[in-house]
Amino acid sequence: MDNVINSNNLDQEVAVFKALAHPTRLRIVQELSESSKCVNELHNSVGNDVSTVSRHISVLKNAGIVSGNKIGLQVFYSLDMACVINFISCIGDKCVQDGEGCCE
Amino acid sequence: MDNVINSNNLDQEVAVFKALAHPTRLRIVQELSESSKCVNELHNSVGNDVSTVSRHISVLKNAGIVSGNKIGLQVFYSLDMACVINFISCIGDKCVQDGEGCCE
DNA sequence: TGCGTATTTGGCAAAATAAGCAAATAGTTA
DNA sequence: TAACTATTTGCTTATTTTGCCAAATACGCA
Repeated sequence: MDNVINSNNLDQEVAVFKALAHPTRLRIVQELSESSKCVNELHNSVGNDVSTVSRHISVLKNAGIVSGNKIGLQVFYSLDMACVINFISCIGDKCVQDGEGCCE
Repeated sequence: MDNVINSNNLDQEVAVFKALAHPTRLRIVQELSESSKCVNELHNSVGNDVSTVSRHISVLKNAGIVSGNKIGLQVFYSLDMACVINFISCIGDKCVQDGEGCCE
């Protein structure tokens, strides 16, 4: 391969960024960074219709960011890609130029 | 504030993720992580129409991810938010659950 | 001033996303 | 089995995003 960065992970990388590029989905990720939650709980905290929340979760799931664990009637979702949280705080910190800053 | 994560940086965070949620823009970021480049150079490597590339760059610029430096006729863009690169490699590494993995 | 090159912007058509309602599915309990 | 709760999926409409062409702008140079 020419370059580790230019590998064909592009599609997966884009899928991850697309999944996170929505306020509701970002809030869901933030909720899940605290603890696992079921769809209904997330629906209550983010405010949208349950079906809408369910769809948002499935976008996150397809991107490999969260995964679900069914217990009885409920599906408890948890954050698989924890580094998302590091990156989000990096955004607020205005990461420094040389890459040695807020992300590590 | 309730929570550092639930702060009203949401809009900025979403803007950053939206900006990165496109294959062409991601490639531009990867090119710029190697060195500053002008619009025409980026146009040659990513393949789209120059006007399209220019628009993609402006999305990245508005999100605070890159910035431009005009020298003569050319505008040389460079990566401001270097932590993006860390995060992208984290995606490929399948970041571990506890957040102590590939991102640091 | 006039020409050539680099970049940005206006406008439009096509494609992708998003939201909610209604209905379907899955599992629990009487 | 029937009623009930939690979640997902089908469908439609509205909004946003993309890509390109053409035109505008910006700058350098003869």
